Parts: sequence; structure tokens; C-alpha cells
Amino acid sequence: METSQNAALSAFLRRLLIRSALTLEEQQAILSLTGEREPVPARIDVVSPGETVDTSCLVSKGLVARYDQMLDGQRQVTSYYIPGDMCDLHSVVVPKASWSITAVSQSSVVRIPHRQLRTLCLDYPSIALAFWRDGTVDASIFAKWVGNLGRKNAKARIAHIICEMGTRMEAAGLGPRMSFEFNVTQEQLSDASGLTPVHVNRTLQDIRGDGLLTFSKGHVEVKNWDALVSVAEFDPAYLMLASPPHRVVATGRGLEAVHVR
Amino acid sequence: METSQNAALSAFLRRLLIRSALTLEEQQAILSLTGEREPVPARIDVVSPGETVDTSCLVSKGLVARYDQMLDGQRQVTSYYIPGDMCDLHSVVVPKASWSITAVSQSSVVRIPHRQLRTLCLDYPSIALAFWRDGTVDASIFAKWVGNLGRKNAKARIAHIICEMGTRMEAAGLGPRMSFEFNVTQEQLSDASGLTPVHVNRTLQDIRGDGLLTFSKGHVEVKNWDALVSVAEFDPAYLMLASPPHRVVATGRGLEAVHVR
DNA sequence: CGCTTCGTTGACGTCTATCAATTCATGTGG
DNA sequence: CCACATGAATTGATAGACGTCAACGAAGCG
Repeated sequence: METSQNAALSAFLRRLLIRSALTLEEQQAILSLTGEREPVPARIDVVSPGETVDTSCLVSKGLVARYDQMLDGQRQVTSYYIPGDMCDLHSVVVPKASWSITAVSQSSVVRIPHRQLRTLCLDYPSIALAFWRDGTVDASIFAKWVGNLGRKNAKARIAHIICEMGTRMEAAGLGPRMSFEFNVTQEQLSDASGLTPVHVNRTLQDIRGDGLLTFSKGHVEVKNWDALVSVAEFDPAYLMLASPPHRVVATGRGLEAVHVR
Repeated sequence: METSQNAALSAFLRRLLIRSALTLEEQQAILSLTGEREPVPARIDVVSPGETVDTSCLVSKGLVARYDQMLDGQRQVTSYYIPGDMCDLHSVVVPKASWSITAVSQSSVVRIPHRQLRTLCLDYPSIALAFWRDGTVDASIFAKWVGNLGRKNAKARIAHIICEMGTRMEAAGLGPRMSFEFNVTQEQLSDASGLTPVHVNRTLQDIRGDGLLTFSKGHVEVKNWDALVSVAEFDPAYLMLASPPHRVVATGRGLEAVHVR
């Protein structure tokens, strides 16, 4: 599976380069990471709470989610991960998880040993900062979801999730935001939106009735992006896709963060 | 205000040392950071959305919150920061904020230039990793809040916030979890719990009626910690206070891990 | 003393949950 | 090709949690 591993690493590198400027040497170092590719059936956990891992999982296919489980079995998804995302890169610095990571649909992950990632961090400080920056984006997404769940109604919540996934899919080169694969059942979507499956169903019908989008068999067709954005109050700034990539460099006068095109 | 600056830096260092092992030299490097101490009146923003900052704010007094604002003015707090917390350490790698940071009560912050923090990261890779680890804890808190808001009722949400703040206060040496200052009004608490002020009021009465705690004038008195934990389904694992501090040791070279309390 | 902020209460409305079927799509085996 | 099982989507009826609106009381403060 050499080639799909490389494809996944390239996707990961592309993701990093959106926000972090890396030298060719640093890029090469990332591309030379290795790990075992492992198919994961839908609904199977990749990481379980309390588990201490020594690898980070790079999503190479499918859709993966991080979630919390309540005592009565209810789940709350806190974030989705698409191909090119390293769904627990942070485990490099915090190897013990207190949450679950699961494959939403049939997926594949590449498990990259922490040892390799740590070596990269120590050899290339800019890579360490790029990883930290990547984690900051994840945190920003979590924070935005807090706002969605705390302050928005069912329609806006679901609309926001669709907006986010469309935007991220497009940024990752996985299809246009107007028409993309989002392989979740309505029940799984209820775990992300903090609603019940029944209410998700009704809300989707409602959204469809408004002519915003259709969602069927894991495929999203957005009919009216602007209206969807408006309903969701979606502002993509939190995804940090727009600014030029950062790099911390040594200049004559010291260290500066610069924008690199 | 030399002394209070130093006190804040010591608190920050203590926070880092809970989860990251640092050598004495690294510790010294952190303690020699400098910045301007600045009082912030209650309800005044420290960082605004869209702003690009060149300092990170270390909370030295009071209570600070990160929040998102909806178009209709509703707010959702995503996290609280107490003295010793660096409320936007991540701005070192992502200087442009898409959220607000505000003083909840009368507070003070020390603004530490990114330039100094970046120098530390490049000179001491372990500090970069410690900062990343710190950000990972923040992200873990966000994620937990997603679960609270998405899947818990009013009583559990408020109970969970109290449990978290009590645990963090105690860990930071700011008072026992059974009795601590939490200087928020019921209205501000509604911004954190995703409820209305009226419902917060009723829920607090309900919680008090259950004999779990009293909350008045910014002071929390927990009457029955275990019951509170049970109502909240609070599991402190996500705060990452329990495991021994981590250190990444370069393979071959023998840097020993230092455990300092 | 009057102003302002905060906490409190009551009545009522609505959004979402709950419970229980039913339909629909897909796949499997006889 | 049909019978059957399974998971997903859909629908209806009802209940409950929380929101909304409006008012009032308490406490701090110039």
C-alpha cells in the first residue's frame, strides 16, 4: 500500500502548507514519514478513552469523528476528520486520550509512530510549530462548535455543519463545496448536532423545503450556498484557510513571524 | 509591578510543569519573560475578532473568558481562564483571532511579546512542545464543553462548569474546590452554559435545593462534591492533571526528565 | 436618595425530545 | 423471483425542557 500511504502524506502536507510555510527539506521530511495503513470499518473505534497510544492516525480515506460518550450512551461528536487530517496529532504531546475516535463510514487510517513525529519536531522547530498551529485550528473548530450547540437552533446547527464540511472538503481538494460526499446517516448527524435522529430528519426536510440543499445517501447537494451560509451564520475565518501561511524565521534583528506566499 | 509579573509567570510555569517536565534552564528561561501588566475592567475585551496580535495574554488576576458572538448579539463562552493561564498562547502560531477574549470580572493580564515566546520555542524545543501540550489541554476543554452543551440538561451543564472550575482552581492553588471564587453573574453564567439568565437562575435554585452547592456574589460553596460530580457526569481526565509530566527526549542523547511540583 | 445592576418570580409559548409505528431501500437465501 | 431480515428514513401524537416577556425586589454606589 505504498502509494496510498504517500497519497495520504501528500494530503497531510498540503493541509499543513495551507497555514504553515515549510522549506523543501522540511516538506521532504514529512513525506518520508512511514506508518501502517489500516482499513477501519464503519462505526469501529480507532482510539478509545483512557487508551495511551504511540502512534498518530492520519486519515487516508473515509470520514472519522472524535466524540464523547455520556453515561447513558448518548454520543456527542466534537469534530470530523477528512482525508489528509491527522485526527490525533496532539497525541504526540498528550498520548493518553480521554475521548473516542471512530470511523463514521468505511475508512482507512495510517498509523504514524510518535517516535518519528517527535524526531521531526526536534530536528525541525518549524515543523513543531506547524503541528502546534494545526492543533490550534482543531481547537478553533471545537470552540466554534461550542457556539453552535450553545446558541443556535436545529436548522442553523445542521446548516453550519454542512457549511464547514463543504468548505473543508473543497480546501482539501475533495470536491466542490456545492456537491460533496458526507457519508453520515441521519442518526450520526444527530450525534454531531446535539439533536435526536427524529428531529434531524424533520430539520433536514425543513432545510430542503427552503431550497437550501438536499442530502441523501451520504451526498450533499447545496442548492443555495449564500442562503445556507446566512442560515448557519457561517464565517469561515475560524478554519484559518484564508491568511497566507506563517513561518517563524531568524532575521537580522531577531525572530519574526512572516507571511510567505 | 515587577513582583506581580513574577507571580504571574511563576503561576504560568507551575501550570506548565503540571503536564510538562522542563529542565531548570528551561524554567529559568520562562521566568525571565517580560511583559506589560495591564488592568482590565470587567466586561472589557482583551482581544477582538479579526484582530492580529503580537503578544499573548497571561492572566494574572481575575477571570477571563473566550467567547463567540452571534449576529443577534447572543454570546457563547467557550472557555474560562484563571490566573496562571495564558489565554491566547496559541496566538504565537496563529496571531489572528476569530473570537473575543474578555475580562469577566475585574482582572489583570500581562502581555508577553510573541517575539520572546518564539525565541523560547526555537531555543528550547521542549518548551515549544510544552506550549503545544498546553494548547492541547485547552482544546480538550473545548471538546468537553461541546459534549456538555450538546447532550446535557441545564442542571448538568451548570454542575459541570462548577466542577471544572473548582478542580482547576484547586490545581492552580487558588483555593479548595469546595469553596472558591467564581466571579460571574448569573447572566454571564448563562453565556457559558448556553441557557437564558432566567433559566440559570431557576436551575441554580434547583441545584441549591438539592443540597449540592450555593452560589452567591461570585462565591461557590460546594456542599456535596460527589453528588455534584454525579449530576455533572464530571470526569476530570480531560483536564490532564493526573498523569506525570511529559518530556520528549531526543533518541541517543540522554536528557533526563525533571519532575517539579 | 435615586440610579443601575443583579437576582427573582409568574405566566405563557415554542422548540425539541420521546414513543411508537410505518415505509423504504438493500441485501440474502431459498 | 419471492420471502425475509436489517438498517435507515419518515411520520404522528404527545410531553417536557427551556425560552420569552414582563414585572418586582434587593443591593451597591455616587
